Amino acid sequence: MTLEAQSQTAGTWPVAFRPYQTNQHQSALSVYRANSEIFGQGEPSGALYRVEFGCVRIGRVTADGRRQLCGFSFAGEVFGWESDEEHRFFAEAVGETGVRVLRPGRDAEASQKLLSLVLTSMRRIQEHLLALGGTKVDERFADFLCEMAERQGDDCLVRLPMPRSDIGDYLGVSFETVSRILRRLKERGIIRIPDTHSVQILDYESLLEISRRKLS
Amino acid sequence: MTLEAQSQTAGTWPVAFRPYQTNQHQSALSVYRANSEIFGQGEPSGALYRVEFGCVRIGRVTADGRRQLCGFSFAGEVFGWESDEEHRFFAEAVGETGVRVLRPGRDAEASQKLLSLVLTSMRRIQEHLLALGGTKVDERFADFLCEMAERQGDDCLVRLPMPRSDIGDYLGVSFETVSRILRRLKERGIIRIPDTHSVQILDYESLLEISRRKLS
DNA sequence: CGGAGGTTTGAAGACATTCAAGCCTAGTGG
DNA sequence: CCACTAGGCTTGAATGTCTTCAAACCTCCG
Repeated sequence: MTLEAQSQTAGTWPVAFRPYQTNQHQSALSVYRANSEIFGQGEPSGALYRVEFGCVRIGRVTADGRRQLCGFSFAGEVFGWESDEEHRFFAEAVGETGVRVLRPGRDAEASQKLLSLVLTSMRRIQEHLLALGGTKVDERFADFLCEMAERQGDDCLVRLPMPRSDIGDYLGVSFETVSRILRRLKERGIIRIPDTHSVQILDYESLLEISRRKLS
Repeated sequence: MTLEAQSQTAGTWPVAFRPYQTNQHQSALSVYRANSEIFGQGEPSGALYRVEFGCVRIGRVTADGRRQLCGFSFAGEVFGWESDEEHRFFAEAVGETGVRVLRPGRDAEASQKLLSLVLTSMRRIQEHLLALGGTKVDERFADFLCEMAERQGDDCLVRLPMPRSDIGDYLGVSFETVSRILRRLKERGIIRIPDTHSVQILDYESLLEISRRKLS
């Protein structure tokens, strides 16, 4: 599928996967095929990236070979922050994904914008951390699903473009357990699973209840 | 104990708990007694805080009353970031703790500094997230201990001013389990426990090995 | 049609939580 | 100065949950 073809079919995509409209200082669009690396652990950092369409997973591989994902980025979102000279995480395309390199200015206004972007990013990580702190795995998954619903702007149908193993590595849970959680939620009548990569939320309230998203 | 007395005894404190030397734009020093609230969930945000001495725990209480700590701040460290108008987390003094309010400027230089501070903070949260993603609780604790050793600048003796329940809530683990982990590590000859709030690291390498801190 | 990769499901075992009891220590009041 | 108390810490036993290993399924693609 060429880049042109992508653009033409854009209108039929769910919100979160639609090519992102930009207005200025465009650098070239890079299209990565499924499961290809955007940057790797240990590579020099510096640039920021914005997802134009598709989905990116960000994570780390530990010394013993296990993987921990610390986030997904969808169309319109920015990733690649590092406080270090080297990337401490890898970034890979989940499915076919378009990415643009950003070159932020160094003036006060640009710094402000950057700061705001980082804070948003940090907020997401903090919420993820909260979820991982929960003892029950259903909590973690419920939280994940709510987050995805929010980000995709649709309380009913959520698209999960990533494989179960990605969700597992994101939630710190085996992929078999992800599968079992889905079954449990389905049997409780909280979700429906039209196909492997879609979840229909039937009872958003219960989902919120299961997650730890509510404050005291 | 008055503020003056604090300063006089400063020299005998471990590095991380020593009053922090500052140079400019001092606002008044607030001293909080043990377990008192610095700010609460839902309160209006805006200010930044720097710890002068002592230790602050930052976390959230969920709707069902459970608690998740997402970080500790020690002398010299800054906390209170929010992407929102309201504090989404609470901050409490662990022991007696001195805190100063910061009023960052809005110029480019200040923004740069701020950005760098936020990135440091984010990095810490990311590492914490990595730790929570691990399945084994010994991993989580080993990671915590390594982090504390790094931040206190001492590979041998680590001070843990917070109670076991704080460590548990930080690691997403029951406080009884924290106690058991400590025993296991002691029995394996990796640590010694001179007193309840100190841990002596006998085998830092093993600790690193147990944690997920090493990259692939 | 056949194969490969991802997904679901089952059974056994490992691990953490929970509940309950005892311990230790610092702080209090006699 | 010492006994006493309260809170935090440790330890044990039972229960429940998640992981691991294994096998079967399903679906997309060659």
